[in-house]
Amino acid sequence: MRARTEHVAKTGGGACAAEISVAVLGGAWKPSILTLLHERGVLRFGELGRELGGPTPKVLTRQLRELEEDELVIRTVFAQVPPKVEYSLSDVGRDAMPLVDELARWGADYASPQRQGERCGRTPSNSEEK
Amino acid sequence: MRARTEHVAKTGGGACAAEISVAVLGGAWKPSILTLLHERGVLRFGELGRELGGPTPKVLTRQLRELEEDELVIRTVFAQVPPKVEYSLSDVGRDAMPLVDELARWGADYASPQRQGERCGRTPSNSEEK
DNA sequence: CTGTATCCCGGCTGATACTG
DNA sequence: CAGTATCAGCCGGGATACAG
Repeated sequence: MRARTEHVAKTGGGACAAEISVAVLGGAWKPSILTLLHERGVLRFGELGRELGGPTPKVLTRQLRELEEDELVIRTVFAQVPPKVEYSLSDVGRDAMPLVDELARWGADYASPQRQGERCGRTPSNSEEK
Repeated sequence: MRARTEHVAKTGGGACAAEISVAVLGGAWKPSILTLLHERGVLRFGELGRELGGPTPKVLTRQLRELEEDELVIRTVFAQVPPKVEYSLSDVGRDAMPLVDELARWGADYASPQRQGERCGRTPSNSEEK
């Protein structure tokens, strides 16, 4: 478990267990990364960057490293040239997907009434509930 | 909707709708505040501070203001002396509670195997699922 | 009682450039 | 291809002190 996650888990700010989840899933691109990996299975660093369409390598690296430390994603390095690194969901990561999905659902639902927030495409199935 | 929330909703980082939820619920004491209000119904500023046992007035004020801006809590000011301000959940806030609860559930579940994370008491019912 | 005003710190995010 | 290095800005969170 990553330092920050553990910190939250202990001191926890006001420390409801919910804050642990937020600490783990709360990174800038993390929900998107997880969703993407969930849909596509296995992706390489470059693919992730392209699909997400935005994050600089540094940021993407960090998010992935944190997700790896928190054991949601698995990083596989192939010792070859050119370099090849694959990312995929771990069991814990797969376990988190329903939660991520609900976060997306609620977030879309929350934002849509007032602002026709365009789902970033990454929001998978679903469409309209309620 | 609060500026930051809207920012996330639009630009959204990698902007999955899930990030909107995180933006709204992700504050330091917010899950605890929401849970507390959900359990107790209506609470005053001082009560919240005491129950949460930690946040400085400034921080607590900020969290509450943000939750108010995001329309999850309702702030009622009584024009009298001494001052009296009551906080309660809005419909949107109540709507968010199942999600908060799942966040807490997953967070506890995530943390417990490796570390017998003491729930901060604020995690309500539940026990074990799965 | 319910906040505000300052000051501070650390972390997150991003841009740009460079490397094995 | 898959990162790392450096620099920078912004924001969140906390401590302390003060105010209506």
